[in-house]
Amino acid sequence: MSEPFISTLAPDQAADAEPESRRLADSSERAYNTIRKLLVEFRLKPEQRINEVQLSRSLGVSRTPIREALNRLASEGFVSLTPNRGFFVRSLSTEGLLDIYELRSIIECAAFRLMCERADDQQIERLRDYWGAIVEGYRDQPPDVILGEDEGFHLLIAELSGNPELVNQLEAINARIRFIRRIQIEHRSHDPRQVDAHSAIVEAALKRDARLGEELLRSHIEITVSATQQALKDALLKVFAPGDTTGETGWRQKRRTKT
Amino acid sequence: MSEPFISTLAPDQAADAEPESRRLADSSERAYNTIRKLLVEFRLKPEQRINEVQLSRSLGVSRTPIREALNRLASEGFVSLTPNRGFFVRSLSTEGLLDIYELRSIIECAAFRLMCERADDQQIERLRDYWGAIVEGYRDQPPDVILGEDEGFHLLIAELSGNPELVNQLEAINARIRFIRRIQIEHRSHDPRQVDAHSAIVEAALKRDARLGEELLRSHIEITVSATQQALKDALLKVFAPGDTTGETGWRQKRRTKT
DNA sequence: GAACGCAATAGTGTCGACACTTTCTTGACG
DNA sequence: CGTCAAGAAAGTGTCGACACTATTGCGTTC
Repeated sequence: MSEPFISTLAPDQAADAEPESRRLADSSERAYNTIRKLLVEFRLKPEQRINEVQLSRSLGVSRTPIREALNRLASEGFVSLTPNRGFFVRSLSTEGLLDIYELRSIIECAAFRLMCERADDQQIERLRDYWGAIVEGYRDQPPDVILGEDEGFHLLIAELSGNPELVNQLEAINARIRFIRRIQIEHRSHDPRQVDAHSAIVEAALKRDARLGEELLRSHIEITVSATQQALKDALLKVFAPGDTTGETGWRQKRRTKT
Repeated sequence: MSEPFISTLAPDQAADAEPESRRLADSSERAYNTIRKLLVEFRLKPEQRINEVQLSRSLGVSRTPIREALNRLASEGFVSLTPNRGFFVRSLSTEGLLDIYELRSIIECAAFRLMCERADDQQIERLRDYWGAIVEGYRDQPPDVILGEDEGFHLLIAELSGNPELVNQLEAINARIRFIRRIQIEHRSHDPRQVDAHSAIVEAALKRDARLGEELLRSHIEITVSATQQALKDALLKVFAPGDTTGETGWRQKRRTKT
């Protein structure tokens, strides 16, 4: 029971390590980032119950900032909260993933269409330049950079739609699938066609061809989904080592709650 | 300064009043609901700074559940959090409103299309029956009922799309614009054509005519927007009484943050 | 008289403690 | 031997207090 459920995690290994001024002003923020990272890296596994006391010890802060962070993460869908029982890591099923990506596709296609209608030429050129500046060395970057640049590209389209709500939505979606995308990219199953896809999307934008652009985006995302599903399967198999009994963690598991 | 910034609000006027067992198990939840209500009713005004101590006194709980509630509300966009300065009521501009409705239109149109593709006949009939059961007395109901039935109609479409993410999104959007819609309905600027619009949408669904349905939905929502804008103007004028200096609360005010 | 700095006040961020609830353990009873 | 219940342990939800930060008001200096 006293087994350190997050392998080892020194009290101040987390976040950005300022000298050692024991400032206690942003424990909440740091807790949020750290816990989110734990979730993203599957060090907290789907359906696992989160123990606030252990977490607070691991991070070297009291339970208050831990709870604040968990509440935020709950609102964002990373964890769920059952009254009097605590926070649980949200289970992640393949179906759920498909649904999120479908939502993403909807948002992005709409953004593209609105961009074609509303953005002026100068703005469209910003999109072209953004992509032009990174397309060459794109595939050779480290995963985090690739991920950031890719998100940036799609976010720029959302911005050019002129509707900040779409940007918010896309950012929220990105946050939810970022760790999966990271896994995917790290597994190097990143398809070279995806680079061309971005270029083609830029082309469509320059021509203001909303219909074409939407179609490109849709298939672009669809390809991503299948690549991601494969990568995810591999990653999960690795995380839930065979024979690990805690491996039955709701992965495609039917819900058993019925209170 | 000691002026009771939320007019008067007896410590236990809030939420559902169980007998008087002083259970302290869900202060957080109750605080969330109460604060949200305060926001929805403009008793906490846009850009106003939220004083946790006063709030906690008003609600008769400590600051802990207040903060938990505010964190949730921050994640949902109702309030914003500036480190070391506290929570602020999110400003609400007309433009912002348009953006949200545009997002809603995007989500709903997509949901309708997917419903046409995926739902079986029996499910479509559920939609028809739902509307059929309420269409007659629709306009004569009290505002809350109208609002609930209208939301139910649109949510049902989202459900029939088969993508629970769309349902979540629509619920989140509804939560954000519910108070505005309430204002609108109470102002009785509810257009009789809107009833027919729902009927027409059902027709399109029965014919599985995605294109027509999307078009109907789009214009349905557009009409709602203009009606709502008018109602909102009236309501805000009433809330921010002329001469009230706190009335300059970011209503169409340019942002001045630049830290 | 205005700008500046300093002290006093108000308010947030975090903590440790405690009350209550759920879960686990143990032992009696069938 | 299994079932159930009562008590113990673990864990969450809330509180009041304190440390630190931002803001306000006041007096000083130019």
